[in-house]
Amino acid sequence: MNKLLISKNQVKLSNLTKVLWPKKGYTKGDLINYYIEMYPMIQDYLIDRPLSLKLFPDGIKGKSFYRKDCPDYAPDWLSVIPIKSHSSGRLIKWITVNQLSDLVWIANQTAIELHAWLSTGEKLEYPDFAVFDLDPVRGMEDTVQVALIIKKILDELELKAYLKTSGASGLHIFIPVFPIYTYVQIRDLLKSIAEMVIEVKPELATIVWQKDKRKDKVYIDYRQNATNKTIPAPYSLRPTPAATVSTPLNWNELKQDLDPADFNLNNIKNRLDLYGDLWHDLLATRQHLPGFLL
DNA sequence: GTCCGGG
DNA sequence: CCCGGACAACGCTTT
DNA sequence: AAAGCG
Ligand SMILES: [Mn+2]
Ligand SMILES: [Mn+2]
Repeated sequence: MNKLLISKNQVKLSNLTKVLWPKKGYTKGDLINYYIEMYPMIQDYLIDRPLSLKLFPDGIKGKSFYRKDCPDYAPDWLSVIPIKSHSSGRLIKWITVNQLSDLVWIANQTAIELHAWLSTGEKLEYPDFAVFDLDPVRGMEDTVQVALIIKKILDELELKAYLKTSGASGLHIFIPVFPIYTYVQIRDLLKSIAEMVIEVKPELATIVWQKDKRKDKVYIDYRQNATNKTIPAPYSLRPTPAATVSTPLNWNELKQDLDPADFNLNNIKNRLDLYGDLWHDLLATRQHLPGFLL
């Protein structure tokens, strides 16, 4: 049993050689190392945000499960955000990451996927970014096209937007905002923008709720902008054979042949060396939403 | 990964 | 003792 | 009530 002391907090690390990504041979130790190295880049999207973790104790092929409520056996220093559910009244001690030791502890729990709220504990009702979650059915080409149309509309609205791969099959667009708008306001605005896209390309994109009525169109998921919902954090690993990473992209990287598998645990460091952290300034780029659309 | 309850 | 089950069978929006 | 989502 290895132990790690991180600013007074002792984290016990176990089974570091256990293989979690069989095809690539990446181990639990690689997982923990990855998040330690990525902490400077990922911290903005974890600190003081309620998190939902997807754990894979037996690797990406084994049984997995989600965890958001902090278990009793967690160390007493683990950071949590207690939130009472609006509908049921149940109190959930949401796990969060306010310090490196928190991240190392959840990594040792085999948290491959880190899903975070759009708002922080400080202002739970007011997100500091809005999110377009583009869910493809057919493939990446259509999704890229939809993303470019959204980008054009956002440019016209003079809203700066940030792009990343989801790490699975889709794309995420984050629009940083001043934390003064409610989830309802943000959701309504993004719905309007989605409707503009569909007006231009009705054969390409959809926002219909019923899955079987979406055909093979790209689902522009704006409904993700809601309390209690989460989105994979930038730089979150994914349980894919290639150990993909949800990776920030430059808008000029949006090409028809974009392949999410090209952005993974193996080459993300190299990419950071080349391009730096493309999302470094995201949270500092607070924006007001266009009043005429609210 | 860890706890718990039942064999 | 070991094994199987639970941990987001949650909470939220929309129809 | 139930679908759909992370
Ligand atoms: Mn998605
Ligand atoms: Mn979605």
